[in-house]
Amino acid sequence: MLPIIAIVGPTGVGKTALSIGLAKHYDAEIINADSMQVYKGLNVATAKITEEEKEGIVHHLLDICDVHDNYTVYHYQKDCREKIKEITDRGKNVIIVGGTGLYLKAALYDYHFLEKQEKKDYLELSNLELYQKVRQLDPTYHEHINNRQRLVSTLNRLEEEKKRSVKEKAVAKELLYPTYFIGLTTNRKELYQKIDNRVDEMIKKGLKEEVLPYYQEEIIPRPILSGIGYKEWKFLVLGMIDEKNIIEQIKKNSRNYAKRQYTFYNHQLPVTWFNTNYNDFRKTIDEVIQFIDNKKQ
RNA sequence: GGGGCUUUAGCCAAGUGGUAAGGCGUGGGACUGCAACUCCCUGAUCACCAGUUCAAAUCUGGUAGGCCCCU
Repeated sequence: MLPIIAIVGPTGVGKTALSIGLAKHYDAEIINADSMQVYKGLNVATAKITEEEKEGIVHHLLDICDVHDNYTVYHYQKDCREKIKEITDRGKNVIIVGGTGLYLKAALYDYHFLEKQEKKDYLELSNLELYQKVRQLDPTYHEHINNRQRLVSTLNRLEEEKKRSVKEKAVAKELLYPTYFIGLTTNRKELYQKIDNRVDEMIKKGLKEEVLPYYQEEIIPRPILSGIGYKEWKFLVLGMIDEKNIIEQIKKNSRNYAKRQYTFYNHQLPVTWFNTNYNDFRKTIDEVIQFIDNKKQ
């Protein structure tokens, strides 16, 4: 049995194709690690793999919840670990693919979340007050004052830990599963070109039609308001901007996202990078296989 | 051929004598319950040359590019 193969890389490099190539070669099943692809109904902008593209490989954690559900890292960690066990028990290898670095890290490292944590919004506190409270509970904590979202969630966590007198520090250092982190990359210019083209493709595949109905709903689902390719249409609905601008926005947001992904992978995970060969992708797959086989012995 | 306007960072752009706002983009970074999230950091000898002045992006003259009008 192989260690887990985790495939990472920015949006649009070809992670999906690599995962299929490797799954076939190593008799593996694939677990999704993309925070948006877990939702049913979000297919076009998430570039979700189609039945045909799966080529018979078993996929997990795709379409497992509704856009109205509140699905988070916490749930993903549980689900993913469960799937890993299931697959290994069946005697198959595990490949995890996806762009959400945090999901991967939470599943594979010793991240501990508390059960049923209550969530206060602390609306009555200013950012500075939030910061001070957090520092009181953990003098080493470092976060910029403007990052209210993080401060609130950190304070919630620390309060909860205090209540339950949790001693251990929340630092994930230990990898719980033997894993090869395979990064797929290409030069920035080419990647951006790919991303731009892919967005144009999405439009042709009916992105607009997929998104707009969600904007008719009373309460617009969270993934729609935060996912790239979905959130940008808000301004069209409000009549503030035309479709051409929306598309530009989606492209730009995708490029920025790709950049953030690199930062995360490079600093948070021990990734070995491989260049994508767009002319002959088979070569890229073989290169990765060779790397894995080399490590095996 | 004559006249007027204009030239500030990759783009838009403020600044009319005291040593360059801002926005966008770009690049870099942070990251334990919204992570496709949220947040932080990031740049210029002001077209060029000469002059006036203690001091010029700012005034004067010339050169070059752009726009417009007249013949």
